[in-house]
Amino acid sequence: MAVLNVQREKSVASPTFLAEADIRRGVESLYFGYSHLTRSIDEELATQGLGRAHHRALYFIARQPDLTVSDLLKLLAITKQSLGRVLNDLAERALVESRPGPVDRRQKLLRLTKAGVALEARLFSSLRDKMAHAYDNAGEAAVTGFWHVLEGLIPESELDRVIALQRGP
Amino acid sequence: MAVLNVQREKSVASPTFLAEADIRRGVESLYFGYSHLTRSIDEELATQGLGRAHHRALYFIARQPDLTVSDLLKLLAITKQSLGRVLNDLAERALVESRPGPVDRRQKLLRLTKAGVALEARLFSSLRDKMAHAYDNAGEAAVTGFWHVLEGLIPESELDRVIALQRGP
DNA sequence: CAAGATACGTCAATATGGCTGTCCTAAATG
DNA sequence: CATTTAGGACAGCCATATTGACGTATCTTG
Repeated sequence: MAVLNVQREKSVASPTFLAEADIRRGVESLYFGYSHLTRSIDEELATQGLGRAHHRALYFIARQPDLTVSDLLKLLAITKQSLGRVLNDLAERALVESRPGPVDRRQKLLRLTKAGVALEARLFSSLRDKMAHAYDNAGEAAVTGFWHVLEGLIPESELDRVIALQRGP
Repeated sequence: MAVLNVQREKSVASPTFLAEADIRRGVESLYFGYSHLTRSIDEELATQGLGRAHHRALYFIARQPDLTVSDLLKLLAITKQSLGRVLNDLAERALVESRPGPVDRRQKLLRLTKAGVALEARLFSSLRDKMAHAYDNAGEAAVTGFWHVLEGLIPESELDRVIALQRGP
């Protein structure tokens, strides 16, 4: 990143390695980075009459087809009432469908419909463009560092769930 | 991070370096990392009858004393009506005070009161603990990578504002 | 089998934090 | 003087979350 000068780079080499400035830089880059990434899909979502809450559900269902409602609740960490509304919206628009669990019929296994897959792909491509640009700019080594720091912010208990997502469905 | 196995580490060494899995890992770690960091102060905020919006204002006023309302608006990227409510709440609780700009008397220069400084410090210490843990876990090199990727998510136009914060007030 | 736990759904009420649109004053600037 | 700028205020709306209570179908277990 051309914009970062040597002095900024060096701050991490200070004796403590945990100077307040370093912490604040992390808090702020995390806040602004997260904000800009999420805002980048608001327009496309609005054209569908959907909000960010819908995207989060769509995203995780895309990521792990046949996800159950309770697993989705754990990922999103919201109440089932809040999720219920979101899932109803998505079902009404025929973006998500569900079927009873084959082994436990109380469960609802969630999947995207064809239209849901298409929408999620469109939204993901915006995220990908932004993220790919940031990855490119920073380089491979930076990317692994980025992952590791963020994963260190996630409590042990939840980290397993997050890693499970990445091992595939 | 002991929990990351070699296979996960290696994914970045794939030919394209921008495989979908790498992008999704970034999106997800960013989402979960951000969520957990911000949730970590909700309880303390609730004891003061404040929400996250109040904290964001408090944070940036702490970071750059004598910030003007319009500069704060640019950082937060919300409408002045929304910010107005938040600033009124903070003023009522005597956490923030303002004085007219010495050169342009239309401006309001915002500062934390003593109580505001104390509260922000308490909130910041929670953020610091979490962030310091993540930094420690990941190591120095990871931390600079973390910063660089996130800064690559911020549009050029805003990046200057963010860097200005870190150069000190 | 009966009892209890679990998965999911729903109703009602409430809070937070955004938004738009409109109108206002005071002060700076041309 | 006219315009622009910094800030504020009002009304109303929307999205997303919350809690608590309650209902039903299904699975599990003593």
